[in-house]
Amino acid sequence: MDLKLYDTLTREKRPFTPLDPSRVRMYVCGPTVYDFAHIGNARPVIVFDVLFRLLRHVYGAEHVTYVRNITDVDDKINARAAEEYPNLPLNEAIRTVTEKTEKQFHEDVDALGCLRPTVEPRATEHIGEMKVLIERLVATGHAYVAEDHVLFSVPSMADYGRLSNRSLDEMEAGARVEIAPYKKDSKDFVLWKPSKPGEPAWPSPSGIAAPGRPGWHIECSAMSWKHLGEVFDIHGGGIDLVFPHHENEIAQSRCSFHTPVMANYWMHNGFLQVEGEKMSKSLGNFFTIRELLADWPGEVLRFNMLKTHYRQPIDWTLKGVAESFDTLVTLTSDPTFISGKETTIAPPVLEALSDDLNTPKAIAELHALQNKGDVVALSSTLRALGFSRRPQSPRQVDEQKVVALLDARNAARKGKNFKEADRIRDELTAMGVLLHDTKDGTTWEIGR
RNA sequence: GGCCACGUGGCGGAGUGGUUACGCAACGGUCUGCAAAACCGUGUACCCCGGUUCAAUUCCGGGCGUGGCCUCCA
Repeated sequence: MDLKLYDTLTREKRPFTPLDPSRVRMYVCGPTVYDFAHIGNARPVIVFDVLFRLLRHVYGAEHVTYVRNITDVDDKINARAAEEYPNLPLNEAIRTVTEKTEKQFHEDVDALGCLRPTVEPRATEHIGEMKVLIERLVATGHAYVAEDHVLFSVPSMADYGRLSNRSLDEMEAGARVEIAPYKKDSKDFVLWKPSKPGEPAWPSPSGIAAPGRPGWHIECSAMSWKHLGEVFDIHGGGIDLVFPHHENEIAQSRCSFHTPVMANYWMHNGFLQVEGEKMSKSLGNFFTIRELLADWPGEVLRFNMLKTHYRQPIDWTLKGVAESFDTLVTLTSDPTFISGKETTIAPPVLEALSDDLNTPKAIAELHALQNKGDVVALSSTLRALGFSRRPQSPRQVDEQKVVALLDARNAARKGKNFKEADRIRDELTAMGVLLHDTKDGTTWEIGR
């Protein structure tokens, strides 16, 4: 079985060969913890969870290290903390916000059937590593100090821009943002900046007296280095991170370690739209994972996400989610799914996933297993892919009332009063309850 | 303006230089008091215009459309 992955850097799909098969290493950019994660945030979490599971299957669970960071130092966090907890000292307010949000994030992605990564490092716990990298970059002329900032010198790196396919000239022409006066070059970016009073602050590197805090990109270079090494196998994230975030990570890491690459495979998931439009709060089509979980089981949201190949744009629609619900109910209808325990990926599904994570094809293969009647392989594969429960609507109904109505209906049926029986069924339907009359009696379930 | 994706049947979505993917929905049937579920059956689509070819949805060129990045947004 050959695993093939598409690499954004080389723009080709090619066989995956880990640097060290006994320790396959993957880094994925995680959340900035200041608010509930939205459904767009869920996409990379789910996509790379599938990849994590696939790698564990192929190389053995103990041979895969998956690092997903938690960004807990950021302007948006500061703003949120000051807004929500105006009476607390800022640093305390920040900690409250980040801890609360991290907990919410974990609850949400757990519900989506995602395994926890091997390591979830926090930015604030890696300030030391960041400073080491910054000092190195300054020492080798790849960075410089200016007005208490440390800036990365983009022209110092000859092949900057390869990931996003931009030449240095192009970026010069396209520069239309106001340029900070202390930058030597418009493309230079911040590695370290001074903190305003009250903001999180650490002793600065490179002889800067004023306390400061890290820029956005350096944390990922520091944390991937600490937990995975100077060069590792896979680096993932949303396609919007290609520029500038990943481009700058590459610059920082490669210039620190003098390596030809930072990661051997760069993987990026496509963007998500909602009902054909860009998701935005002003359009009213902005959904958090938490909101969707109130209406839908997590596994349905997960399935819906995987119906589309990860590099394709996905149009998230209510109709699509409803369809996913029905499809997943059918796939999980066999009793072996409920009772079984095995988790292994059936060969045809494995083959589909091995082709750059072709999840739509994999789902087609699940249907093929079902049509063949191979329910054991089907159930075991579903579990291996993170589908552990049969979907059930999270909506609640008054069970006593349902039973009472059910009894009334059956009494009516017995007396051949079918008009009344149908009326009661309509009433139950309106409550969201579906009936199944069988020769052994009537069963019911909550519809979607 | 620059760079980059994508455009397949009612919908979702694989794939392929020539042979019905698959799923959902729909329709017909069996079953049922009627339904639901289940089972059986029914659907030949690939944005437009050129080119290459015996043959293109699949390759090449152009156009149109949608979206993304170029603004610390997954």
